[in-house]
Amino acid sequence: MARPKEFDPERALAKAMNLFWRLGYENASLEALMKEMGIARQSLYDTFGDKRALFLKAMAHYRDQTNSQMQKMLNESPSVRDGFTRLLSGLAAETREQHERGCLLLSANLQRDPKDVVVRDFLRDNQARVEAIFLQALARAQRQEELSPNDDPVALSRFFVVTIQGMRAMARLKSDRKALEQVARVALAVFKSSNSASLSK
Amino acid sequence: MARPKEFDPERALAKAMNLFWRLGYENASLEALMKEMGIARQSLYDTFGDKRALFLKAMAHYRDQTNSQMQKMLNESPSVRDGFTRLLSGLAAETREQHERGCLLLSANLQRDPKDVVVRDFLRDNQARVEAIFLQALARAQRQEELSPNDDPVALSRFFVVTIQGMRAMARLKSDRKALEQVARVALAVFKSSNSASLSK
DNA sequence: GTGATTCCAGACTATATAGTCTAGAATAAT
DNA sequence: ATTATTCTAGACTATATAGTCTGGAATCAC
Repeated sequence: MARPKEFDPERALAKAMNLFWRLGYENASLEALMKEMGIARQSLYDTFGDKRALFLKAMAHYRDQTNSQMQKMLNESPSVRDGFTRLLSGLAAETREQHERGCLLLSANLQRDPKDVVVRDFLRDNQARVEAIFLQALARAQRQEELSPNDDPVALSRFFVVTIQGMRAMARLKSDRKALEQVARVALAVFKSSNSASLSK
Repeated sequence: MARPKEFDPERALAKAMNLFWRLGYENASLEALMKEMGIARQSLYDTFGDKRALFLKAMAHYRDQTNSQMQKMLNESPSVRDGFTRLLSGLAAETREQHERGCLLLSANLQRDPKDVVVRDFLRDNQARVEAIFLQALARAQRQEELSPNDDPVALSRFFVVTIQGMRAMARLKSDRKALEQVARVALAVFKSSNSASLSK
């Protein structure tokens, strides 16, 4: 009956995601997207809708990819501390290109029009998801006595969200592994001093 | 001889800075800038050059303003820990509007075209300045025995730069004072446990 | 082959907006 | 009053780019 789709929408979306990741929403022109995705205008609009819809799909793709990766990394580590170490040191050890492109969702947060509640709500939801992933791991850490009962796992999960975003911002500006590793080491000290975030209330 | 300037360029620049701060570079149209600054197109171009030049001047203004404020805050506090507490808790306690606009320079970092080395270098220079301000305070903290000799003041200064940027990103997404305060408390724990960032080498 | 669909290439439209230019009024010194 | 300058208002230009539309070739089922 009809000619079947020739390109794989999944692969094309991944390509689009990569371009948005490197350039940001504004700087990724349709021209560039078409070229990167290897498809023509028509196919792009037919398959993904307009540029904004494509961007939202790319964000969702990015979220699923990175969150399941983080979750896996934390679950695989018997010691939760090691899991977070791998996370933060892994970030520090990335290439200059990786540091430069940063985090798609952090960029989206700071590039978005303040009035854009769709993107805002997407990102809020994602932050909640990431906090939940961290919280799960940190609760386990507490059970395993890697944290003291005085530590607040919710506070710590938020702390790590903040730390990672800050490190991403720093890495984007200057790919300095040593500096990033220093920051990671300070942050990871929450695991050792058994009374980190409690007393001062 | 001639008609003197009627508007105060300093005040106009401050107004422009505020608009860029709230909206970002792209979303601050010339139309909106003219209105906010209370001057006409011609005067704007005559006085500040093009939009980009105005933005760079606004960034410099912002930097000078915020950095001297931070320095003052840290110098005024006998206890360095209190200084950083005021800094971080002050950030957490800002209004929703303030949280939403975030930090002009963090936004500039994540909004900029990756190829834009002028903005990049400006921001790198600023980060070095902020680190220096923090370092000065942290070195004093070490002399005053608020930190252990094992702590690395350089690492800690970078840690605080990262923490503040991460908190700014988080606050922009959702103005949640409690969450921000939790993060601040965790971060400030570097001052108490006298062996924070050292052992793991 | 026919028909339905999807592909590509590229023309075309619409829109936003940065930047320039023009005209004329206001303000000061001489 | 004259002159030089700065102001406002707004027309105008140039440019980039998102999105639509057209034509024709390729690919499948029948």
